[in-house]
Amino acid sequence: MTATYPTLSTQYDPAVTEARWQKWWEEYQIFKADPERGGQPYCVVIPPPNVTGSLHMGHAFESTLIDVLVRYHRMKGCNTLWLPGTDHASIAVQTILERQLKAEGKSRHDLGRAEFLQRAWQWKVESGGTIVNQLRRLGVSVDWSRERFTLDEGLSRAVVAAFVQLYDAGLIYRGKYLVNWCPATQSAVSDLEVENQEVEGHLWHLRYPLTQGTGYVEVATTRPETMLGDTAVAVHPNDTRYQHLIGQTVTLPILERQIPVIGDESVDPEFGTGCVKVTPAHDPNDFEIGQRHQLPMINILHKDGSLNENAGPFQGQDRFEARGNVVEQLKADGFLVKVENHRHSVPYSDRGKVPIEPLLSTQWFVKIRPLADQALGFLDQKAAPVFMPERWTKVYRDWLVSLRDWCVSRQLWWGHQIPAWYVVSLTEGQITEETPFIVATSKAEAQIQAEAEYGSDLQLQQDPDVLDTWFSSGLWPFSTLGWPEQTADLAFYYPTTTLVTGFDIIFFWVARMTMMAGYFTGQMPFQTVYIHGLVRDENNKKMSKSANNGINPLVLIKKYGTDALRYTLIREVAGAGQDIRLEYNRKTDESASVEASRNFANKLWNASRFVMLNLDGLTPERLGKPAVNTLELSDRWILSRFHQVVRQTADWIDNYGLGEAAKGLYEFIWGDFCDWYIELVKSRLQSGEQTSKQAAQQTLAYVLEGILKLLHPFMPHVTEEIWHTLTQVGDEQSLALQAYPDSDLVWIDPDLERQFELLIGTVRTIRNLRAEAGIKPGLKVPVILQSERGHDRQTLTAGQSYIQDLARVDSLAITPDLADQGDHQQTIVGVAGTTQVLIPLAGVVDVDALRAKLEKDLSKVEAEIKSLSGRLSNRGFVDKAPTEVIQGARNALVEAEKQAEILRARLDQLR
RNA sequence: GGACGCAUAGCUCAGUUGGUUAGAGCACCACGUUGACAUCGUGGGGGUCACUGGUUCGAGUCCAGUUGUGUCCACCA
Repeated sequence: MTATYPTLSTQYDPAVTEARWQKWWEEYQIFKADPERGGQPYCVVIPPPNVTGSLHMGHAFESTLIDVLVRYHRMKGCNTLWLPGTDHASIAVQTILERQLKAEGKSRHDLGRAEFLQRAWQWKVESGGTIVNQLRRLGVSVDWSRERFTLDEGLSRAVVAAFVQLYDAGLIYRGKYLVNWCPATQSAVSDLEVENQEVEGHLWHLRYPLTQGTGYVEVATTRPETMLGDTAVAVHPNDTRYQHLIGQTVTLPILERQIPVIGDESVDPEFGTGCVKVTPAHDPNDFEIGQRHQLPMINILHKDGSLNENAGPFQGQDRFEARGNVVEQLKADGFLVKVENHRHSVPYSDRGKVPIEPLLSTQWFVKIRPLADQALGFLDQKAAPVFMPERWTKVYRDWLVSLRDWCVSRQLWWGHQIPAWYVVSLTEGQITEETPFIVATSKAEAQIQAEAEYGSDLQLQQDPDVLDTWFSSGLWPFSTLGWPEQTADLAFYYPTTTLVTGFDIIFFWVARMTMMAGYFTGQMPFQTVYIHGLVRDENNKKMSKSANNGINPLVLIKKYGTDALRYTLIREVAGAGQDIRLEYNRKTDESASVEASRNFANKLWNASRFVMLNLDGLTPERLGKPAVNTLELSDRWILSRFHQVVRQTADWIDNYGLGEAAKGLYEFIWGDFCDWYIELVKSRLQSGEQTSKQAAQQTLAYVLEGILKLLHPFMPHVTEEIWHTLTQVGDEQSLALQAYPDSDLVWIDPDLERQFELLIGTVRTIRNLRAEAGIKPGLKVPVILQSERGHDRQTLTAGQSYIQDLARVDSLAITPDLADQGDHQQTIVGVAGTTQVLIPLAGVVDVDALRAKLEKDLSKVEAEIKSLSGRLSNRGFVDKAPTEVIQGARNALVEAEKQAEILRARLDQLR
């Protein structure tokens, strides 16, 4: 009869395999979650990537981290949901579309809102698939049936509901305040969307004459054009130089406006002249001074950054053009004292890449203190959420403490339109600051409320602005699960378990989610926040679009496979939260570290091939679990190691030590399993008697299947492929849904492992001696092992065949002393533990080389003896150290002294 | 100005609460194709753990300071 042997090709081809399993997982809905199934929930929501984006290394890294956690918990038996989706990225999308329009010679206003949005949606449909399909290529185990988009119907309902509730509770207000204005996008942005850049600028010293008398005050500014909006000059109230001027007025040059000199504590008398010009409409500090002193606020700017009618002769000029002209004018009029070079930071718009302008305008704000204080309450009283690593707690906390009101309105079209309706028929069809408005969940609702208040025949118009994208992102952990409806998903999977994200987004996203969730759901949206580091490029630089130093994950996936890339990223992650560096050669698109991971996948592949070729076509199930009574030393050893690794891997993952878990598996699989165990069982498989062979087969099959399970969260494709071949289960089952191995403590035998260390050490010593003596690898040699310890001799005898197989030894003698072994003059000698290893080889030994080697070994051992005996003769050590440490040192000393004795004896013989 | 990281082999990094002679991968050197794997095997060389001081019987590990380096936050006109 001919059995159909499961076979694998000689080399692992990731491309075909990975594509196949990705498709298969999705088709068979392996990752579809079901709240009805009950059990322990484990839920993660994806940090939604920008719908306009394409996959970068940060996505690959973050998705892999999440996928490892999710796959691990799924196998651990949790009822697991990883919910995918994308974010509408208001400003980014709108910028791209407007650029397209500009190329066609149009603006969004030419199209009108409806047509613009239609175009935006069309564009979203076309490009929104890109990022999602690229995520698929990472092998992420998400539930695609639950995919969400921040602008889809359900989430939009959640946004409106949230807005209305906050408004009704007095936590959202509309008002005229100084906001960060981006002249490029012509929209307000939040404080977070402003980044400060160091710029080489100037400090202009200006002279403002006193209205009364002949004196003047000197002020300095980095932005001379704002003097057109000055409404005061401030000095410190205790500054004796200027105290007497408080209450007087100065005459503003050019515009010749009389403005008061005021006293305000915020002025630093030490800086500059101690006099500050105050422009309340164009500087955040001045705004506050202006409020304290009821100063007029004069806005001199249009929304596009050009100067308006309040700028007198400079009206219509761009802000930077006006700066030069104002300076020229001041100089001509004799008001310019001097100009100094001055390095200072300028606020830039994160998106628009131009300096932002503090500008007075009417916007919607979230009153943040009550929300932030509630989140702080969770943190301080319930230690929720837990940050991993813990140090980020402080960053998060400090941020919440100092948080100010959040400007949420954006003068854009792509986004959630603000659910506020103005009764424009009361203000001549226009929306003005005085127009009454109704905040409601729909226009119909607003109409009813408006008519109740203002009578019938009203005309309503919705606020044209949209909400900050992060407003909807802040609801993500519960809006995606169905909120505000009480869905089964929400009831079961919320709050989510872990949020995995980068530190750069703690403020943008994490804090907003905790504030929103605290308010709307009364609990924190996740138990743990796992903060990872950045993936840096080969030069340790942050990858960025502007530096054009991104490493495309898809290029590496194509070259080495998804599993290899995933494994590399995880393996590097070791110190949780640390940035990782990815080796990369830009000329060849090669990465040494990803290649190493590819080699690891290939190693597993080939080890599995070997195992399967030697199972006589049987599956692990048919073979049965290893039966204790038939097992040999090596079988029990690898099983002990395996169960140790099961426990160790689970412990690491439970503590977010994914890198350590990955490295531990690498060492076990490549080292213990491939290098030692497989080599040890080869002879039994080829010519062993039936019981011995079967025990080896059972152990090989059992451990291999266990390895596949342990490694699956890290390398899901190659393990799924091998597992199907190994188990022959067909399409009804997936490795992804198998139970994670349990660590069975009865198998763990430290004493046995120590014995095995002696065998391994002996093999290594023989190999080393052979190499030193230049003995041909193919040549079998006789070996004598001498040990006074009966226990060690027993171990060596038990492992006799292992030593013979792995060190290519023909006759092996194990003896308590060398007296009966004849003449040993012509031998090479080494030590393993306290066992003396001799290879008698007449005539071929280079005596000088041998002596040098022995002397080197001896000096090492002597150094150790010195250190150990020094420690043991130290009273402090013997009195205070734990007994097992002392015993360990004593044992080590005995062994070292024995080794030294052997080495000295051999050296004597060589003289 | 405030806060937080990091500094260990040529390179990239491990080193859990202090405890034998500080480890791995890559790179390097030598040898090797015995049917799992040359995307491999065996062996080897390579480190004053940034510096200074302290605590301790004992410090890569804890404390203080110094230097270098990176990041975040704030920002005085």
